[in-house]
Amino acid sequence: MSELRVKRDPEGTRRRILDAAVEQFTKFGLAGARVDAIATAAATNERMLYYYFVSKEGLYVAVLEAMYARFAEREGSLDLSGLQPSDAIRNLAMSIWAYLRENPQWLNLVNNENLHEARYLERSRRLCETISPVVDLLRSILERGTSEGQFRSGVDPIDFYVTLVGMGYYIVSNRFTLEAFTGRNYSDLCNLESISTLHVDMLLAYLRRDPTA
Amino acid sequence: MSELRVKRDPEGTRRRILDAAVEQFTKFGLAGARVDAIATAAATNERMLYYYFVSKEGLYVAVLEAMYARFAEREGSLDLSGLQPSDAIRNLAMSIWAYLRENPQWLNLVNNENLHEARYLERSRRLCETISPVVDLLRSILERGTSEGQFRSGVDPIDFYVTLVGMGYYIVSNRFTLEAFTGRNYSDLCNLESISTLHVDMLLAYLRRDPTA
Amino acid sequence: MSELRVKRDPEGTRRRILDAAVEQFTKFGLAGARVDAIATAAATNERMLYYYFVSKEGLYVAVLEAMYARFAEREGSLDLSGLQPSDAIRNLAMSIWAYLRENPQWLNLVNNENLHEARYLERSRRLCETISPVVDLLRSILERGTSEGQFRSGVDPIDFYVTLVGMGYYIVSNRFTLEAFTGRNYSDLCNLESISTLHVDMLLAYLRRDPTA
Amino acid sequence: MSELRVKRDPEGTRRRILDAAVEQFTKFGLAGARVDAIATAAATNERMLYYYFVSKEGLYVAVLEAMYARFAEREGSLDLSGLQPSDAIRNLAMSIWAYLRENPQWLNLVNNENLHEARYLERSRRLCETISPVVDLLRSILERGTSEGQFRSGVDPIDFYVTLVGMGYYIVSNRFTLEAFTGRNYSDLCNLESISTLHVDMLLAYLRRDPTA
DNA sequence: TATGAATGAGCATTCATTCAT
DNA sequence: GATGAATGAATGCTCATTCAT
Repeated sequence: MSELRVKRDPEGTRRRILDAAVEQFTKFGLAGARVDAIATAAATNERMLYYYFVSKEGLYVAVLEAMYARFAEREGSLDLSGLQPSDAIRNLAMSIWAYLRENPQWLNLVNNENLHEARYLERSRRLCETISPVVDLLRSILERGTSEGQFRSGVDPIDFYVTLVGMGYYIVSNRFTLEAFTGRNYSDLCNLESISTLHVDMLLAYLRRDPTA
Repeated sequence: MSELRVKRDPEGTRRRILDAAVEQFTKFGLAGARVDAIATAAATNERMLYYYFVSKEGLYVAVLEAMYARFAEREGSLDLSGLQPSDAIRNLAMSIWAYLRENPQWLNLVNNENLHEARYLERSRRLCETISPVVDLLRSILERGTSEGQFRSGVDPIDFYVTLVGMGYYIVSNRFTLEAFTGRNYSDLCNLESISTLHVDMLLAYLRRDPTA
Repeated sequence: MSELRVKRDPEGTRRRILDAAVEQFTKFGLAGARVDAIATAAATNERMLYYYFVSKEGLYVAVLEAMYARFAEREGSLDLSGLQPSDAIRNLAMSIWAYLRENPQWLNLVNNENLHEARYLERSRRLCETISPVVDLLRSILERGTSEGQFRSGVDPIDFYVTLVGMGYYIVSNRFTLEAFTGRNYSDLCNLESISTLHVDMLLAYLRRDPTA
Repeated sequence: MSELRVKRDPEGTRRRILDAAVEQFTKFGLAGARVDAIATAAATNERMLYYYFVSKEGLYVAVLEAMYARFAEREGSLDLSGLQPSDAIRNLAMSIWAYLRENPQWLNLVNNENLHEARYLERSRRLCETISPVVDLLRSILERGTSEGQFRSGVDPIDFYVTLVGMGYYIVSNRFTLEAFTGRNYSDLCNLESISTLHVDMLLAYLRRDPTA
């Protein structure tokens, strides 16, 4: 009764399911994604999905974790030492914005999480350390800028970080409605460049303002 | 034998369905909302929903239109004449942000639209004039500021508007994930005030920068 | 409170509903026809349909009666006196077959009735006198043919009539499946002519056979 | 603890669904048949129907195929060699007519197909070879009859076949309306025998006519 | 006579999930 | 580890019909 060609590839099956799930959840959200579409796209059957991830929601949390892990990895690899503080700010901003632009599906997932009031995020406690290294990095840049007399003092690094990320987030996440209302496509490189310049100038104008006041 | 609830009330039925739909679509998105939950919440039956709005998608578009109409109405009623340009900017920003803060469900709807690549928004042509009056208002403030020597010249009003809205949008729309990652609750008044101050200062620092350069 | 232009046309409304119903019932059958499609096609509303015909089934019976009435009218107007018996047979057959060919929807209705085991037909007792005049006509032709020595004797007029009608009925009613299986389109004039010739020859060969046997 | 009904029985489940579908579709037509009635009659649930047949229409096509297959099988098993040409014709006719009489639901299905203008039949390419063997058989009988000097020459086998089938088809398919109008029940054996005799005599009278002309 | 509004039961179909092998 | 078969509760939507004016 032995089969000659039994395809047993547990790692591969698991990863194929996860990849397919990322695609479907980011495209259609938690409610819109279909279990059987994920299984088909992963070239396996629905049963395996339950075998590895227990439930649709379990798979969704796994997707969330995978996405945040990728994001953290990228942010963690930033090296801004040796740059002027203002250049460091510019580079940090440009790097984060580029990531957002290159991973728009990621933002769909985050929006979906906010729709659910971060219910699933809370289940996965190991995500929450993700952000701190970048904020720490930003804090040290701000401190360096202040001590070198270039930046104003008293800037809250978290608020500043949130503002910086939000600038990039908004124009990527809302690119479709923005185009519908403004007629301007913020995926176009030239529109992107000019608004990014505006954003960087704004961040630095704020930081630099102190000495002249 | 008098009935408390009027049996024949087309206007009322239509509005009750629309109100219930706003609630459900903003809570669960297009895919997540349930037709029968909407009908129950509207104290009518599913059939009437189709009678007035043809399909679930038709109802969704009607919700979209209603929400944008409310937003436009609010923005259109702003009177900033007689204010100093910088105060006008501050008031405009505060007013828009307050609206976003007070209508977080509205942002869920917009996010949902972006998930669908604004497919449904495009169906409703009458939405797209919504934005222009506010941009026109902003443009005139910027021009006044420039001609009075307070603001730098050459600021693109659309990019500036998008940036301004985005600042308020991001912290409302992403308040749950932000709390999960930064530990800071941007619905709290004191956190809100300090980041709003940061944002206004940033906008004005950018506009004012010219003369000192 | 008087309206200036109230369109009151009871006869017209009734007839428009009936016409629309003939179209829908013959096209889709009793189960397949839609009440609202009938109302729309009749340029009135569903309520009027119930006002005039009580129910969908009532309307169906009315359609049935109207169709049989038209059929009877046509058959009743045949004048075959003065023709040779064999020519009379030929003319009778050709005339009936032509009617079937020109009113294929009529056959759909009859098939539908047989699907329902003539349940609705039975409700309408006044239909059943329809057939007898034609059978009487046929009987007299057969008798004349026999007495003139051209036709065999002992031919049952009902069986003969059923056979004659069936020849035309089958190729019209089954024209679609016949084309699918035989590749031959019995709506084409030339195919129609040759099989009609076959049928007439067959009918007459049978009648004529006696004297030579 | 032993179960009487086997829980896992793909072949059986599929066949039970198909059998139930034959019953429902032949009774009520495509539009009139109910999916949940089919599932109940098959002692399974609606989901399995979609599992095996994709859609209601898919199941309808499967029923169509099954019915035509049975018909073809029966016709294919006829052995008329060794019979006189006229006896062969008689046997062929009687056999086909008997099949139609014994499977009146089959005719409902065919009528339904004609109502739909054979739309579903066309989807199933493998049905269309069904007819040819019988026509070939008939052609050889006709040729044998001609070469033996018993039958006239130049008889088109397809037209002859269509006529022969139509004779039996019409009185079975229209038995209810025929009874309503003629008062004669063509399911009764004695009525059936006399009209069948008429039909066979007619077919043979036509074929035999030549030598006397 | 005419019509827009309202209804509840039923429709085909799909869902996430579990069972048995 | 892997898979085809099975399930019941829902899902969006349509049906013929009736109410109120």
